[in-house]
Amino acid sequence: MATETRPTTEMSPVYKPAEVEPRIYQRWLDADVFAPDGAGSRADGSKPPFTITQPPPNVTGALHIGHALGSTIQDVMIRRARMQGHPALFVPGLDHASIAAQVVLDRIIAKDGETRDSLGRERYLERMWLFINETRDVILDQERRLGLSADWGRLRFTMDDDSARAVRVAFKRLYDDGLAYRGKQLVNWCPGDQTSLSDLEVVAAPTTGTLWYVRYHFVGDDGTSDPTDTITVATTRPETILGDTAVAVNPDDDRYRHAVGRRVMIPFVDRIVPVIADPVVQMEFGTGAVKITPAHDADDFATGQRHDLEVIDVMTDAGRINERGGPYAGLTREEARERIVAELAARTDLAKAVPHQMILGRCSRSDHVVEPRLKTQWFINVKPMADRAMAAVREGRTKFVPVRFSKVFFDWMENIHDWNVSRQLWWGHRIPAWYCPDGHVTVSAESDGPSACDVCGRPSAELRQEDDIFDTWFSSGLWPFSTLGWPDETPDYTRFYPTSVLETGYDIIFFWVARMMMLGEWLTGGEPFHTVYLHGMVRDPLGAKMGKTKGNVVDPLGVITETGADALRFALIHGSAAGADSRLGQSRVEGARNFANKIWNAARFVMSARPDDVAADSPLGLAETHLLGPAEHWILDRCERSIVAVEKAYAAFEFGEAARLLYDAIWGDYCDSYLELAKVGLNESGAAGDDGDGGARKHAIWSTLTWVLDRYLRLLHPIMPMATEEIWSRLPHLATDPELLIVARWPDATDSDFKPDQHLSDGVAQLIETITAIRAARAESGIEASDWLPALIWLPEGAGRDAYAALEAAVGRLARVRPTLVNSRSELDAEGARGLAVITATGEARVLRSDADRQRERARLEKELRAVESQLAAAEARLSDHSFVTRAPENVVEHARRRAAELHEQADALRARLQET
RNA sequence: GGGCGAUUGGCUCAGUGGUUAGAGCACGCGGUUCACAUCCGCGGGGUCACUGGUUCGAAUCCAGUAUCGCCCACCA
Repeated sequence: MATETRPTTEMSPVYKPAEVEPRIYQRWLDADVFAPDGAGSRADGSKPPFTITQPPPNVTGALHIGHALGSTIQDVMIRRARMQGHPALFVPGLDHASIAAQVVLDRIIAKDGETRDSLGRERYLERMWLFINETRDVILDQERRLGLSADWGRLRFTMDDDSARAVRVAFKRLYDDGLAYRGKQLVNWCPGDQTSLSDLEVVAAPTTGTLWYVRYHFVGDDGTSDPTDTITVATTRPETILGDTAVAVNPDDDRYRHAVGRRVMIPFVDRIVPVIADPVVQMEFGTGAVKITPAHDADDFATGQRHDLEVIDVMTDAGRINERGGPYAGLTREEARERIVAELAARTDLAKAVPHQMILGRCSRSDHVVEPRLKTQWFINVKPMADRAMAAVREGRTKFVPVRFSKVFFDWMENIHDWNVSRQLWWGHRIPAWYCPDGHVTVSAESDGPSACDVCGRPSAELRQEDDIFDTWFSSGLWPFSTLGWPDETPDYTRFYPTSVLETGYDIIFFWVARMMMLGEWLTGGEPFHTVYLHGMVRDPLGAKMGKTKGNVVDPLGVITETGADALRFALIHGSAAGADSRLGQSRVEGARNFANKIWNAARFVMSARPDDVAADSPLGLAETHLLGPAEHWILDRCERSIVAVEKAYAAFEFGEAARLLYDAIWGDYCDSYLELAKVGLNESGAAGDDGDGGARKHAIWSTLTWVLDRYLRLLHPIMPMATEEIWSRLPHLATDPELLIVARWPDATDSDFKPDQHLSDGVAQLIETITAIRAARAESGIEASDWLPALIWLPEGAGRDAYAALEAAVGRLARVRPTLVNSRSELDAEGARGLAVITATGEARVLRSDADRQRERARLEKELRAVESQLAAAEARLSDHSFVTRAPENVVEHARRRAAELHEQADALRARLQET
């Protein structure tokens, strides 16, 4: 109920977001409106829940511009749903960001001369918890400053106890289902971060390397070799020679038929290995002979398995040559390569070296060259899960916005490889697998681990838990349901899962979206969300990616402080479309700030224009229809159309379009046109000569001003929540309205019984056209703005003429003339022969000016005539085209006819006038 | 190598078959109009990348080309 007293503080001429925004946000918190079941909630149970899944930001992070865009879009959706009466749930959260957080902490402890190893696992993790307890509120406060209406009472963290349990239960399920397995496989190893990586964390870097041609010497049965009897292999990685266990050629390669089955000597390590035949070898590449290093190359590993070759790992975790590398042990990969190439050259075993274009895998985080290494780790066979996730999209249970990303999704899903989830890091969920001295594996979902070995029954005391932790995306992948209580069937889980919309950036489709879909389908039996809305990247004004190193980042907090969160939100939304990158610069933000200020001032005027006999706390409501004039019909008509168009845009996830529609409607229709018309109406009503009902008319105009502004504020609230809330709090409300706009009803064309009269509305549009034409004629004729001239106006029978009487004063004021309506065209020239001619498609006028410059007037009219004639010619050409008239739809032809007739008349009028001038 | 996207006024972008292609910024002219100079009024500026096709009609649909950008990819 609107029982609260409206703010009586004066409205300053400039909108001050810094004063308004924190206060408004606090009001929302106090009113408990963010929770779907909070005290201030307006959901009445008649509508289904609406849930947003947001990507939880890094616990050590700060708000960056991409995050601001995503969060704003999420908030726009949740606010609209809330106003529509859905129980709207927006679970805020934080991600522990395993490796990213460790990198940050490592840097910090380095200042104290400490390292991960110097502290040890236990003390390191203690430091981490201390650290994130300091940082965790930073990002949350920043989200609040942005205005996010998230349910803070449901805040979740991927390292909290409930998430930890979800991780254990999920992994145990996957293990029991045979999808999670421990195996010795080649993994992507980052020697810098000293952990394995998933395929996604390896970025392909095109590089110009070298292809070295190396001679291997054949070895006879007696172990001797002939220096001239060699086979030349081509390699880009000479240092892996130390781990070679074969040389391979294609079985169809006649050049090497004799070589297959013979043996060669691997230099430096003096290992004798066979020459084998395998179809993997391409005859055209290099020499057609390739060295095989199963421990350091994926292809070679597969080849090795086929031929039962020995696997010799010659490297350490830090990327140095290990003791298997003979004389090179202890050197880095790079040093070893250099020395080996030099030594081969010295031995004349280096046949040649040519530059070679190749793709190098680099660690996405540290940029180190990734080393394929053989490790025993945990993997997840994701294929069966991928099949279900794909089914969800095929069946329409999950839709991508924009839809083209479903193709990207399918392409990846169809070619998916097993997911290596082991990380040799400390900050994260430790894999809940225990090993007994006999090598048995026990996976347990219990918080304190298994009581005994599943296989041999050894007691827990003898079991040792896996040291590795999970890939951080494993816990993130459970987010939509782990945050709602899964694996328990909690009330939240039952009520809000599956969630409605996942909103995130297209850059994490594979990392996160796909994994949530796979894990969600497999573990919960249903899709985790019905819609995936993907936003693009926010770039700088030149289109470059924003990056700290480039120094071109727009700091969202700086913008919030300077121009307000609403301005930032509007700027971000206004310039964005689903899946498309956008550019953000100063001018866009300023435009949004100006828009907020514009609305503020419009409201300021409306409040100051309240008629004296209207009580300050009177309720919102349109006056009776008979009291509404043409201008009221026009703006109410425009407003109704805006409501429909804006709602359509929101519903189609076209938030940028919604923002544009509102900008144009509020600035153009409401401020530029209606407010100006209303001013005149408010001034003249009640003045001498009106019909005696001036007070009621004034009241009617003011009711329309407040009514329409109220509609627009509701529609704009999701995008600019704080300014709209503040302004709305000062306006009259409906008796049924709550105290806060955030929970007020979403507008709907059925909110009032009023139906605008289209005829009157059209009439006003024509008068606005006439006003604009007079203004243009004045400006082009160089008439002083302060020069109020008499004007004759002629309008044909119809809408414009019918609306005229009520708006004569407004036409006069806006066109800066003293108008007189005449009854026929001939009167125009009889009285106004020397005036400026104003000729529109729907009317004509003369601005009377005795000293009009004839030359200038002729030039102006000629220019106009040329424009009209060229349009007329085009219109007539179309109409004389038989196939157009017979084949185009009726209404299009009819429209063209009417248009041609109008143009014809306008051209005639212009010609007639030119004759006279 | 495969895929996707973009190409519209000086800049940033709307506009997905039907009047005269729009807006903001920038630009020019005018303005102490009692909400707002974070403003108001008026104006200049575009062969909608190119070629061909479909259609009565194409910025819009189709094919191809060019340029730019992004994503994916185990070949030494």
